[in-house]
Amino acid sequence: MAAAPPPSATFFDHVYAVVRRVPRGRVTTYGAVAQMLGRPRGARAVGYALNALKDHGDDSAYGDVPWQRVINAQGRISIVNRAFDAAEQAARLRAEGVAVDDTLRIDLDRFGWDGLDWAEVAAIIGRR
DNA sequence: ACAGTGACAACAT
DNA sequence: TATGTTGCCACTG
Repeated sequence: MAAAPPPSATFFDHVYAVVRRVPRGRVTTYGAVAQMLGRPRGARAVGYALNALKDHGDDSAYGDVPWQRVINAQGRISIVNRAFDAAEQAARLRAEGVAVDDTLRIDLDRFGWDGLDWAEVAAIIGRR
């Protein structure tokens, strides 16, 4: 398991580590992930990190990242402009029991993930 | 080292 | 409520 990247790991790697901890059937937001990693305003970087997963398509180490479980703060699938990917994200989520609205909206009160606690995050980013 | 870029978020109209 | 603008952060060339 590669859950705890070394301190030299980039922010992207930290993002992947956190997303891999999101339970099946649950979702979280870009902002929440960023905040867990100590970047309350780094939501955009989180989205960029997940986007970069495509560049590692062949690498299985990145293939197990459940990117579909990360949505925006409004509880919606945020890649609407890329209809193909949005549809796939919705399909993947429904496949694991998450109710996705016709407008690609999800009830965060029902499916939202609590997130990692202090110690879990420390193990990932290697800080305290 | 610098500017451009992007699966976000918050605020203003 | 809906649309537009501004601030953020980290990676790439």
